[in-house]
Amino acid sequence: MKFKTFKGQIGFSKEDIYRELFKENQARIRIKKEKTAIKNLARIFDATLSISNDKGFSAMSLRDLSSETGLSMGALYSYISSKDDLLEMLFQQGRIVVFRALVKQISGIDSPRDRLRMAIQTHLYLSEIMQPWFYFLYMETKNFRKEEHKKAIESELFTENIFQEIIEQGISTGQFRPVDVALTSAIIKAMLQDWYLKRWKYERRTVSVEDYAGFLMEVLGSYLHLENT
Amino acid sequence: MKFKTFKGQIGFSKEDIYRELFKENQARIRIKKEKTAIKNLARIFDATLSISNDKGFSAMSLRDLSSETGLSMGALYSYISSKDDLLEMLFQQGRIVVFRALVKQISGIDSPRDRLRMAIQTHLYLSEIMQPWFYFLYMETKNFRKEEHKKAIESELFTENIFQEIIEQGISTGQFRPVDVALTSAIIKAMLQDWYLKRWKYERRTVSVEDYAGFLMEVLGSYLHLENT
DNA sequence: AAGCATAAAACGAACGCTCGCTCTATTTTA
DNA sequence: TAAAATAGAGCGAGCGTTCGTTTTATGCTT
Repeated sequence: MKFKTFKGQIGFSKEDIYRELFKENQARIRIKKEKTAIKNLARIFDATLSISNDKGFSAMSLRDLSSETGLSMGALYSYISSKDDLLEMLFQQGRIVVFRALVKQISGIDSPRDRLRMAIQTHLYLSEIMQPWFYFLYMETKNFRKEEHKKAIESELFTENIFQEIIEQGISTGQFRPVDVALTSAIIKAMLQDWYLKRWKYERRTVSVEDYAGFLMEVLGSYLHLENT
Repeated sequence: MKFKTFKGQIGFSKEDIYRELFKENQARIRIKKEKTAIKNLARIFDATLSISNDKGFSAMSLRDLSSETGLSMGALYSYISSKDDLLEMLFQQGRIVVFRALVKQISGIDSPRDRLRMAIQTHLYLSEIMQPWFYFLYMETKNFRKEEHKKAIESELFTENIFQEIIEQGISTGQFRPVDVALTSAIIKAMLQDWYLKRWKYERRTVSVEDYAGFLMEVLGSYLHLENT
């Protein structure tokens, strides 16, 4: 699958994300009109991601956020009820979006090799489109309330599980060598994460997301495949 | 090489690190007696790593640090001249230690395959011993002064370069397939970093650092090696 | 060995400032 | 013209940092 194709069939826009966020959290958002809410929520969340990914969420002050969004402190607090609340909404919405997109794409494919490719492409392409979200979720998890760490761990293990199942399937059908499933999934996850954590490096070297996906499949193919099939 | 062997020949202790740090920064440290300085610098830096790796350097207050170390605010400021200064010393010393250990180990080996194994083991073993330092350097780089980002990038590319050279050598002698050198080094780096970034995961699964090193060599071996040699 | 003088180290209250957050007045929208 | 949205001064808490003081260690004299 090409990146362009993926982009076309992703099925949600930035506006959709913020519309959903607005409707889900109408209790704590004091703004009534959807159109106004979406417009400014987008400004607030985009600015939060931008500032936080530059210097960290806890180093971002709400005055930073106010000047970046062009909203006053008072206005800001009509959209969020606290700074912690902003963090919570980011995590919640981020995880929902990622989860939904991942599950949707890899269902309905049979061949382990094709499923593996599709899972890798989906992860990479989604992280390409939503790089600030992915980066934020990765780097700021520790700032979140300790009780919520479980969710972060679950989420890490969930995506790893997708790969575990695919590899197990491949091994049981004889298409893959009998490798260490847990370790293999772990390094796949690590390589996928490198794409959004070290964007600057790949950008500088003009490696496209398709190049990177192809390269990962090469590496994994040579490791997983039986010598002569 | 076994992890135990590496540990034995590493050639410096925790005390050595703090002694060097003391001597290098005697200008900004107001403490005179080496013994006292080393003892408390160790307390301060260990506590900083511990608190920061839990909730982030910028979320750590000096009062946190004071109560964790058992030193008063005033005493703290006899050892550091500012919070930024503490960050700077951590980065400086961290990079020196890592750099020195890496360069030392991989010199004097000829075979590309052995050099690759040695480089991987050295990285992993060192990050196993100094996990809090590695984790800190990775996660807190963005909090550092922007001018210092160059150093962080250099340091990332430096370790990648070690692998690039090894792989290029292997290709030119015909022992490795002609793969994409830059991308291959990049994913090696990513897999090495996963070891100290996701310690909890590997601990939980009781994967030892030797297991992990062996696994990486397996994966890379199958990718780099000519089909029939 | 004890007493004493001085240097070294530790203490912690206090300072100025910025933080997250609130509240009332004002402007914009429909 | 009433409701919705924004503005921004102001609040107390907590931040990094300083500094006058107290405690501890060291070396010298008797």
